[in-house]
Amino acid sequence: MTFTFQSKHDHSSCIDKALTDAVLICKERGQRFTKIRQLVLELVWQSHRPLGAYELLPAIKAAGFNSAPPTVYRALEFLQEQGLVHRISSLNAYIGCSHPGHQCSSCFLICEKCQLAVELESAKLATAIADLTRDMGFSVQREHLEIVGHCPNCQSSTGIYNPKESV
Amino acid sequence: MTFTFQSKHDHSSCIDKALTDAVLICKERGQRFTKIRQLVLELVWQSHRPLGAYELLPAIKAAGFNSAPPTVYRALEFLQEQGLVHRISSLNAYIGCSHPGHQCSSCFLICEKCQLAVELESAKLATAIADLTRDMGFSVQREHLEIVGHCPNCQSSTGIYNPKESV
DNA sequence: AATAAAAAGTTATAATATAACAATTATCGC
DNA sequence: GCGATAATTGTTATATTATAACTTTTTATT
Repeated sequence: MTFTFQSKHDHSSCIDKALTDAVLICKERGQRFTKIRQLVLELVWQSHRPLGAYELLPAIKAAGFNSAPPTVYRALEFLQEQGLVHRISSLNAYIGCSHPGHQCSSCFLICEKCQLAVELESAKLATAIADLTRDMGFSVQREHLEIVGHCPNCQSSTGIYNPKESV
Repeated sequence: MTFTFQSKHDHSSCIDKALTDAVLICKERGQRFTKIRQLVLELVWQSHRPLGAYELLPAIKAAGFNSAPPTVYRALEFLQEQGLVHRISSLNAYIGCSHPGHQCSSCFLICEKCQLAVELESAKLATAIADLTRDMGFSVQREHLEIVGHCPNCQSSTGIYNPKESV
């Protein structure tokens, strides 16, 4: 079961799937899934919270790599190019792609209390956007669809954010 | 006629409308539409291109105001709170709101060649998002819907961006 | 006019991201 | 395997975007 705020999901299977997909996608495309790229992908997948680039640096250092900013930005750039990671621009943060290889528009629901985010694909949303852009004669290159609010778990809670609780 | 990439629109009427709306909205809400806030609103409305905060500073200085960053960020913050300006987070840039006072979700089409952006309201899009979020039990606070691509004018052009040509 | 509140001025710095060049490592044709 | 080439990573420096914190000025209220 993929993460949907509600479910007590098996997070290790999220990570496993992400890594397996990444290996496959890179192989297919003749791209190198180097140690540091794998590490950064694992790090963004450590939770369903979008993480800032600088948040990843300590773990990169701990793993014995150079931890100057270009290290993480290069890995993130690569992972974004391969569609394995998304940048959440309203947060300046990065999150693993839940549907790597898919074409459909995807949209993020971001909880401003617990900070967790879910990536959704919606045919209806895709149609709405296709209609809108066709009407305007606009050709789409990429989309940033970010919806901020309160997830089901946080609608009655205090709103005090505690990262320790975030999965 | 509002700006839709296509039209040779009357831009001075865009600015006039934005200022008139702003005065009205601030008055209704008991908010002060100070000189510097008005200036910043005029500056973001000088074009349909989202502008960076630091791009506005020279004109603020020229107008005789302090031009340290907090000046422009405070004005932008105020204007965003009043729904008069939007932040385009994928560009770290700001643009005047085309539909101040409206509630409907709005979505930006951003041309990566000419840099111009159009704000659209779409009932269909709003419905798609409402459905999606209802299904997830997610309560929406705000949306960042940004679609990047090529506007009708730029689909056959070189893609060399010349700000002088942008209205 | 006295007071309080809001806004703007000012200085400093935080947070995010990239440029540029050097060193290293992997890949490919031989 | 070996050398040439390309790709990746290391390293240093800096650019860009945004905010914190405190002071001064202006506005609103009594």
